[in-house]
Amino acid sequence: MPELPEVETVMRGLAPLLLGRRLLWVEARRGDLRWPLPEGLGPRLAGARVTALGRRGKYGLIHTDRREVLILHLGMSGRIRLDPPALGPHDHVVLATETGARLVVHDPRRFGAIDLVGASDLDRHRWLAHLGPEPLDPALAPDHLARAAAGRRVAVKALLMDQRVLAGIGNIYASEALFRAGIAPGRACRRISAVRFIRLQQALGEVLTESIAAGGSSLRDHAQISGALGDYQLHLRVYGRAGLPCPSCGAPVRRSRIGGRSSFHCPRCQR
DNA sequence: CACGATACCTGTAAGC
DNA sequence: TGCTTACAGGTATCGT
Repeated sequence: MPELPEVETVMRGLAPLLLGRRLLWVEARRGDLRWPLPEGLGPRLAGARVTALGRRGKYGLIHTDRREVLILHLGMSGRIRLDPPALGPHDHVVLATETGARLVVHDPRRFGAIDLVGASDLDRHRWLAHLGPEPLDPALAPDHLARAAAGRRVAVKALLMDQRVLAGIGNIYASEALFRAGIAPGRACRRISAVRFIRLQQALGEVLTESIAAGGSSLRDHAQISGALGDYQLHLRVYGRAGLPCPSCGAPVRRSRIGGRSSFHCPRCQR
């Protein structure tokens, strides 16, 4: 499920359930996701009050009054289930709140990860320390991408998905932003002008903002805590639409493989 | 250093 | 119907 807009949607959905509330107990039902769960997760969180919720790139952040932060990454298949009627084999962590809600971290592929760290160490955490800036930060320089791309030989789509360049862009929104900017995903960065990169960065901001407003994209999973589906997938113009007509010119959308990931683009509109 | 390939894990859908 | 294969929203790590 989760790129930046989906993680943002999840954290917003968690706010009314968690913000200002105490956690009664937390249970890890297995010792690891992608990596081992932190030592003493349950005891360290039991009784703690949630003071803030946030997001950095694709990582969700839950701050507590014990000056610790739960870092949550949903990987490819992770999601949060609210009050499921029963727990299954892929329900790995359960958080129970003082109001009786049970939040379940569900992740069949277990590419996700969880850690719990001191708040003062957050920026130095190995998952966060090397992340690039937030694409929706109003203070982001309009030519950030253009500068990061200068002289690079990588395909522009691979650059967009490099979390050290910008945090939170994944396979869907990289394809969508490139379509809007009219840039072919396989084009080498150094063969794209600064002006076009500025346009790409703008397109990226638009796509992300629109998706968040729609509750994210629900491809295989629910994006929202409430169980409601985000419906930005209905607005996707090229992602997952191989062979279907380009919404702009009607030419069939082409699927290719860049950096090992499926890419979608219109060969006529994107150069 | 920059980049591509591979590995991790399970479920689902397509192909034969 | 059943078996096999390819692929899925991510990221760390290992080659070249």
